[in-house]
Amino acid sequence: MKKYLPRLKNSKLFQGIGEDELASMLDCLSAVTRNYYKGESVFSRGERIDSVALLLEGCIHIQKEDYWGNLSILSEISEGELFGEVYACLGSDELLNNAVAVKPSKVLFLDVKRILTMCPSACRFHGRLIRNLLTALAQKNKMLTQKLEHMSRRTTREKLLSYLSEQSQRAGSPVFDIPFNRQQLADFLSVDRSAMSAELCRMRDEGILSFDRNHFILN
Amino acid sequence: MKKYLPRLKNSKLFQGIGEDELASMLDCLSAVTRNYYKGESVFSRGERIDSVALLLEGCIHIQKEDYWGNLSILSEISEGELFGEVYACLGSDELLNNAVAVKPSKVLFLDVKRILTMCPSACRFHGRLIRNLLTALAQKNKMLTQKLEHMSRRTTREKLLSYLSEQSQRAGSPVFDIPFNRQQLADFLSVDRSAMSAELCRMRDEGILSFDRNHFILN
DNA sequence: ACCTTTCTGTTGTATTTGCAACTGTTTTGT
DNA sequence: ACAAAACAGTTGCAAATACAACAGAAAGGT
Repeated sequence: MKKYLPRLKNSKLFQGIGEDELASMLDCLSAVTRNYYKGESVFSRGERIDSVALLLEGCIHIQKEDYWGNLSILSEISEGELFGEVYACLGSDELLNNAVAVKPSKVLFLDVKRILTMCPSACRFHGRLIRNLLTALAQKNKMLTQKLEHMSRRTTREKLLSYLSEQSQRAGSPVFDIPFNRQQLADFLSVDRSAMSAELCRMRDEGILSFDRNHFILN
Repeated sequence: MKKYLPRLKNSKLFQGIGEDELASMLDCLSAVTRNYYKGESVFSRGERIDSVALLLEGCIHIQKEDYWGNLSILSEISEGELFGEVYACLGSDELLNNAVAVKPSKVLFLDVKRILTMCPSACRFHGRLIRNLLTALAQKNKMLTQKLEHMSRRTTREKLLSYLSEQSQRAGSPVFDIPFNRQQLADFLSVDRSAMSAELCRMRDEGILSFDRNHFILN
């Protein structure tokens, strides 16, 4: 666990909290870690949870499969990010999505009740922790709003441009990598993979963008 | 303001806080109210805000218009609900959507810094307030996830069924009213109004549902 | 009561999409 | 180094959608 203290210190949840404080906090929050194989579920639809999860290593997809096996990817969780915090905060609500490791992953779990319940002594930074959680929720909220913006476009081309523009803006450069392969991107944007692939090539031929695998350049 | 105390007491933000406490809190949070005409903007895209808004009376749509004037409705805010809390919590981020009164409305504004910053004396319930804000954010987060579920459906019919099922479940009955007219529902689901109208009638003819204006019955 | 505006449903057409099947390339595991 | 699996791109076709233009019904204002 010690190994991850520097990374934890820079996570959104523990931002502004010293490394020494952090170690004692982890006890206080009854922190446990667990490893997951590629393809293994961290959380499953219908479950109720009382811990927030912090991804120490690996990559998690928040996703769902419908009746006919069609996969829909809600979001990608990368190292240092939180997930499950919504349902941990809501307590009694059932999860609507699965959280699946797409790489071998290591996850830290923190009891949300202990985050929300003030411990009178020890944790000087408890208030900070709660505000960090609040900010993390607000940021995820904004991210979902942006995703809705992509999804509300009518055509595959518009969805792609909306998504790629955001990625470019986030990278602060017209050159950037995306965290999805074609099938995953299609599942993320809820479009047909082959039609999307064709659309990407059409845009490339029109000079709107260029790409190689996950690497994109917007013109 | 006194007039709204009972309603405030039952809002998500002030849940669990006594009416007497509430009155003193409102001072502490530098609460102000303002009235809006139908069609007037409460918040506008690109703005930065530092107050959360609580709708005392009326109805607000969180929406956006694109380049070509196509309207997209992100969500509907009804009486007692919060809005703007995401951007108030994020502080430096610009709003991505407009908040527009679709009826004459009365809005209460509360300085978010005062919510987040512990006041040492007076407000015994301050911790409760912060946890309420956290819960409100988590609930909105879940709502956005559900909307993404509707939007990720491929066909207009599936989007409608996904949305109507949720509304039915929320109402706890196969008989329910929706808060949108046809054009608004189309703008909410990002589909063509006339095609959606046709689809609704087809579903009615197939016996899947019946409706009259905003009133729906699922079979 | 009347006129105007808003709302809902209908139809036809061009465009776009999803789907399925297939090819060639890259990556992975042994 | 090789075989198998995963990945990306291509094409044809049936189905669904957006768009536009229109008609009737309901609601609102004077």
